[in-house]
Amino acid sequence: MVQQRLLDIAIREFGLKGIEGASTRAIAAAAGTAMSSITYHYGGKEGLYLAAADHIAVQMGQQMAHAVGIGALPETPGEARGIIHRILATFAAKMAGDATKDWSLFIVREQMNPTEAFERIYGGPMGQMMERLVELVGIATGRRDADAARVATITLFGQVIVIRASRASCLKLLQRASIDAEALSALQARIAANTDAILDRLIAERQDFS
Amino acid sequence: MVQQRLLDIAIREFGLKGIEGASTRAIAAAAGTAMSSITYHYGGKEGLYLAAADHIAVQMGQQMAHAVGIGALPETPGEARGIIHRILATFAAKMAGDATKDWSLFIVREQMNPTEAFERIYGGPMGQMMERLVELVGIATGRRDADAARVATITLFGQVIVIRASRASCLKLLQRASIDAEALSALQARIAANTDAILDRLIAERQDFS
DNA sequence: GTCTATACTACGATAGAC
DNA sequence: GTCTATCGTAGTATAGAC
Repeated sequence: MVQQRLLDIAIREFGLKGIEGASTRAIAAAAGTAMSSITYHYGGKEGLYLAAADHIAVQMGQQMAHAVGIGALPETPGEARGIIHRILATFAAKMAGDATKDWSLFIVREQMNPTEAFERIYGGPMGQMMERLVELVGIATGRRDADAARVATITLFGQVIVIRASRASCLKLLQRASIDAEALSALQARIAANTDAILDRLIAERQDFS
Repeated sequence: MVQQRLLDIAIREFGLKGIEGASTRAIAAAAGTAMSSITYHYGGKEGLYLAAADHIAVQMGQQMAHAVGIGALPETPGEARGIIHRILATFAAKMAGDATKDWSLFIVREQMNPTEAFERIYGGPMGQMMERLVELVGIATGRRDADAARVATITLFGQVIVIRASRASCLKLLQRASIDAEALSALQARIAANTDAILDRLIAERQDFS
């Protein structure tokens, strides 16, 4: 389908060059269609940009839905911890793989310089995942202090997105040419162990206060 | 100085739009000079791009030099741990502040899509900081296993760069409009506690093997 | 060193053929 | 729904005045 190709290429081009820097002509040519079809389908460059953001949100939702879970929240700290591990391991695998490469730069640009497109992405599966993590951290650590869970969630998340946002540095540190299965396993194991250590520390901090 | 303004604006524009998407005309106009002065000073667009990368490397080196330290490596695990804390806290403050905003997107783009410019940045202060962290983690945990220290360094680093690379998500999670002093303190405290927990876990893992 | 002038290519938007 | 044609603007590079 033409529209599918158009969106995939738009995500890549907008990610690389931003909404101003990208060229609708180049996007249309790469998709094998005329530039005016962008006007027809999306009303223009800005419409295509927002449609690309929506497309990212849909893909992310599909890929993370199973790991994040949609049912009720777990009741025991152990269950919550297990789901945290599952979300982070799944997300790490996505960050390591090639499938998320194109939309990562798109999202990072929006993270640093948010437009309406960020609301569309965060308002969907991304925000759900983040808020879910906050709740799970709260349950896993028995904390009623939501702010502490929010700060901790940021650092847990950081351990995973560094795989993508600092890809070249990671490869230098790992002395590899790509994040292969072995490197991914090592990272996932480290993230899991770190997460346990951090959650245990949060529980210990809670007991210090009481 | 004209060249200084030119480089600062080039970093911002190249960061936002990439080398292809950015316009030398717009960069020159914003710097208050003619476009042909870019040709004169840097030979063209590509030369300006590489000069911008070098400029980032110089700035980063200046800002991180004191925290990273230049002397001999510490000999005790406790000293090493203290320096790790100092580096991460300083880097977190830089990531939270506005001064690093412009070159962050430039670097992230290079991280995801490296060119010669990445070698110039990583070959300088950035690589030094990362390799230094690896050595410090090794000393702090008493590990002779360098690969484990490298993987751990990536996750430690991720806790800090998330402040910049996922800025908008962090603000959503913290329910704030900006990373103010209070939020930065909370993040630094969390990162420090997490780092201690992670290093302790690495020490415990080492003892499991012996 | 910094400027203007110019040559040539590419940009987004739009109108209209089919 | 997809195409071509065209308009006005903006892109890089380069030559040359001062």
